[in-house]
Amino acid sequence: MTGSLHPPDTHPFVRKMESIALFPLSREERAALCALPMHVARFDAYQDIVREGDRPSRCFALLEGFVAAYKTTPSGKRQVMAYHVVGDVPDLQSLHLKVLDNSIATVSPSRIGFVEHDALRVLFREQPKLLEVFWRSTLIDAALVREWMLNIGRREAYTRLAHLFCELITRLDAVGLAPERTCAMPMTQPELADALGITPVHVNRTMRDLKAAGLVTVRGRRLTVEDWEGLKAAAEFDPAYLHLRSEDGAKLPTS
Amino acid sequence: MTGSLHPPDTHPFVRKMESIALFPLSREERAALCALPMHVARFDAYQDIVREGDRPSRCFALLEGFVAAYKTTPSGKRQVMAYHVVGDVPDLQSLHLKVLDNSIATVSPSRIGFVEHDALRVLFREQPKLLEVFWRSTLIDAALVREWMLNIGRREAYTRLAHLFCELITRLDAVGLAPERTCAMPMTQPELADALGITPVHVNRTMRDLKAAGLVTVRGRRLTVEDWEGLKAAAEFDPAYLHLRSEDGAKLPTS
DNA sequence: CGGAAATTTGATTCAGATCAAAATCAGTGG
DNA sequence: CCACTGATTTTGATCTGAATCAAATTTCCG
Repeated sequence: MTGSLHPPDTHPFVRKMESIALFPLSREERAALCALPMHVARFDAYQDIVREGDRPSRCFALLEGFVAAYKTTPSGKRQVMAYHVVGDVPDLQSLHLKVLDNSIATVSPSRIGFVEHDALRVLFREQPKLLEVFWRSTLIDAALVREWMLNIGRREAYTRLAHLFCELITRLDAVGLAPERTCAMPMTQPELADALGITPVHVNRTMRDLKAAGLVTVRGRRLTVEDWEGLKAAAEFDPAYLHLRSEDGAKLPTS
Repeated sequence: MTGSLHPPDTHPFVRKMESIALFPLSREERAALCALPMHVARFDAYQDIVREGDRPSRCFALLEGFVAAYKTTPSGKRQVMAYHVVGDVPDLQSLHLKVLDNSIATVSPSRIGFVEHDALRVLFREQPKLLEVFWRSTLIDAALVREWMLNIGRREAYTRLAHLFCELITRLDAVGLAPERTCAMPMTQPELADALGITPVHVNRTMRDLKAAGLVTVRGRRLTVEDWEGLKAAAEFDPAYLHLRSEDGAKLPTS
């Protein structure tokens, strides 16, 4: 609504899909993506965009900001399943699952573009190869959740937090938002606690340990990796599960 | 290879897809599913069918038995991401993700039907609506992992185990394998430990508590629910995340 | 400058881990 | 049918990573 129109190649949504596709998008495909009718809205931080139990008739793309997919226990405990970065379509699943099984909330002020399911169905009819890209996108999201589950189920807090930082940096780098291994990190410590399956107090202590080890620094909602190799080692981080194509493995070299 | 040919309506694979589809399958669609060229093989318990890092050119359907999708930490800790029941296609994701990000192993002796990716692509070209069913199937798998993650991240051992039992019974019931709320449960306690993110010793103690509470009994690889309402309550179990259609919510009534 | 939120630190407790050993069970072959 | 063997399951004793409770600090904004 406000702000500039994105030329096709910098439209965050298109950019993301290009980063996911296993083949280069044709001009027509890119144009079709850009032409998707999208209703743009802004959200403050900590607002639910969709809620568990909703039966949405549209999806949304994250154009700016951060959102978290989460579920809660009847007793009110909260578990973040995944963070989503610019370009993601966090509730794409709603296209084939009638009722949402998780909520999605903003973590920082965000710009959201809503797209009707019907518009996507038309898109897929017109550009069948894009369907594969979107399907692939949901599969990658699932892969992230699986790695996260290994993290929560089988690693101790220190490793978990390191792993989360590695993932954030790598994913943001893939869309150009983590130059020099530094990135926005709007999550508060209680937020991180919900993502890691631990308590806020323990997040604080774990963070202190990561800083003390010289791996990262955090100042003013911004994360900076001071020792990438050390952080990766502490995190047991192997980016294969992110299913990024080619270069990103190389872009963050091993030595 | 041995055994009877399944008539279309009892072929476990077709049955599963019918249980997932949001619309009744046409005769042609069912026939096309049955006609999928499938290479059938048998596996003993505790065999890897596919391994993390593989680049498969085929998927497999579970025709008989149980399999577990899992990942491991470099230090050898193992986390089961999901159990799969008869009719599932546990590595359907490999259709669009080149390299597998988890391994899948048998939990009990199993019969497996391998299907070439190309055969699926042909199927989808011929029967486009089946593509949606398969996509939906991968989305449901993802939903199960999310619920499992809430389980592991935010519930204590007792609740976790109860939840796992509820899920097993409900899913097996959906394919006719849990009459009277009793079902095969071939997982050993160390296996369950890997699924719940706890230790085998603690599984044993937690199981003892569930039995002592009169909720379940286990004898000879078979789980029997003695108090379904009690178990559901202990588990905070709400089957919505399974995305079963209609009746199954009703089939296991609340009172 | 003031007030609310977020971070940090300390003291104590607990769910679950770890270590170790017994008891039970399931096959297997004689 | 039983004795033997290895795999499970069960029980006990002890330890620890993370939770809980509580109280400062610091940071962020209007």
